[in-house]
Amino acid sequence: MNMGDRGATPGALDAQGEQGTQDPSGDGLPPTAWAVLGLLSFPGERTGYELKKWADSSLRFFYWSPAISQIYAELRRLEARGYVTSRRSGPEEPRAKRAYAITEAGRTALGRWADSGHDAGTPVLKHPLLLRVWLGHLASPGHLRTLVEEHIARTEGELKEVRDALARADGVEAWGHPQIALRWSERRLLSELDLAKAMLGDLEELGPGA
Amino acid sequence: MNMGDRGATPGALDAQGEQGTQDPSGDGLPPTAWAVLGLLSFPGERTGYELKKWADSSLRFFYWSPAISQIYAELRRLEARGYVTSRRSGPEEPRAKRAYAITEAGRTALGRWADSGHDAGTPVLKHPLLLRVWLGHLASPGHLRTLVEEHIARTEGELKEVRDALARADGVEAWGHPQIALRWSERRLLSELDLAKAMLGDLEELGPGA
DNA sequence: TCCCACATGTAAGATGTTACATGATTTA
DNA sequence: TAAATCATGTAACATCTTACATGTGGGA
Repeated sequence: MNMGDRGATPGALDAQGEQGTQDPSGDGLPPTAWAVLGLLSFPGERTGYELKKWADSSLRFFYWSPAISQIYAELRRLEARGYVTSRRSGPEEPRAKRAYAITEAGRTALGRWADSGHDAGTPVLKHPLLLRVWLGHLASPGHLRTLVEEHIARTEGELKEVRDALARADGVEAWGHPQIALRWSERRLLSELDLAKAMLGDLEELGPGA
Repeated sequence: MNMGDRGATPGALDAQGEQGTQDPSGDGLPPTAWAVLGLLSFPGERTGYELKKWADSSLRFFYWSPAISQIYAELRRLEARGYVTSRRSGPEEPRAKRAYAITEAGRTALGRWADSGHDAGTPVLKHPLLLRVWLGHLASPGHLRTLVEEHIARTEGELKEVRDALARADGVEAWGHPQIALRWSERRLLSELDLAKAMLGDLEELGPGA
C-alpha cells in the first residue's frame, strides 16, 4: 500500500515559483512591508507600537500578527526607501516616541502595489489541529476530541473579538473596506465553528466512545 | 481620527509566547519535522521525493506544502535523532534513491507528540486577498472585483483537487483519519466560495459600478 | 509604591524559500 | 529524441521569532 504515489496535480515539484505572499508590483518589498505601509495609508501618523496594536485588533483575523520587533525593522526599511518619514516627539509630548507618516513616494508605490497583479496571491492556511486529525491513528480518540473542543472554544473567543471590533467600527465614517474584511472574518469564524462540529461528528462515526 | 488606538485584547504586546506552530511535546522539533515523521508513520518506506508529492496532494489543503529541499533537510535531522533510518536502493532497483522508514524511537516520540498538549496550536491564516480588500480604498473597484473572482476560480480548482483526492481515498482500508481531514477541507473550500461571493456583494454595496 | 501599558530597539537563531547543480529513466 | 518526471542535494538569502535590554508615565 504505497500511499505516496498519488500525485494530484502532476505539475513540477520544483519551480513552484509564485508563492502566496509574493509582490507582483515589482517593488521587491516583502508582504509585511506592504501591510505596514498600508496601515500608514490611513490619515494620521502613528508609532510602531500603535501599528502593532492596530494589526493585532484587525489584520490579525485574516492576515498577520507580526512581532513588534519586526514592525520596527520594516519601518526602518520603509524609511530607507523614502516611503515613510518619521518625527521624534518634541518636549511638549509626555512620552518620547517616534511617529511615522507615509510620504508621497510611499503612497505612489502603495497605489501601484494595490492595483498590480491579476492575483492577490495564494492564501496560506496552516492548521495544526488538522495535522493532528490527519495523524489521528497515533492519538487516543479522547485526546483528539479534546483538541477539537479546545479549538471550538478558542474560535468562539475570536468571534467575539471580531464582533467587538465590528461594533467599534460602526459609526466611523469612510470605514468601508476594513469593515468588509471584518465581516468576512466574522462569517469565516462562524464557518470554522460549523466545520469543527461536523468534524466532531465524523470522528464519532469513525471510532465511537471516549 | 486615530484609528490605531483601538486595542481589542489589551494583553501584553510582547510575551506572545506560544505560537501557533509550537511543539508541546518538549522534543524541540519544528512542526515540519513532525509532519514529515507523521507521513512516515504510515506503513512502508518512502523517498523524500515521494513525501513531497504526498504532502502536495493532501497536507497542502490544510497544513503545509514545503519546498523539496526542506524535506531533505528534515529527513537528515530526523535521521540524526534516530527517528528514521534510510536505505540506499540496491542495484536491483532501476533508480538510485534513498528510502526512509520510521524507527521505534521515532514512533515513540511521535506518539508522545500526538498525545501532548491540550491545544494543537493556533491556526495561521494569511490571506493576501483580504489584505487587498482591507486596503480597498487604494485600488480601483474593478480591480478588487477581479481579484475576488480570480480567488473564486482558484478555490474551485482546489475543491476539484480535494474531491479527486477523496475519490482516490475511497476504498482504501484504514484510511479513516486522512479522509476526515480531506472532508473538512472540502467543506472549508465550499465555505470559502460562499465567503467570497458574500464579499462580492458587500463590495458592490459599498461602491457600485466598475 | 507597584504594576501595567507605553515605547524602542539589538542580537541571535530558527525556519523556510529560491536558485543552482546534476544526472538517470520513462513516456510521448 | 525530446520533454517530463524521478531523484538528491548545496548555497545563498529572506523572513521572522524569541530573548534580551532599557526606560518612562499613569493609575490603583
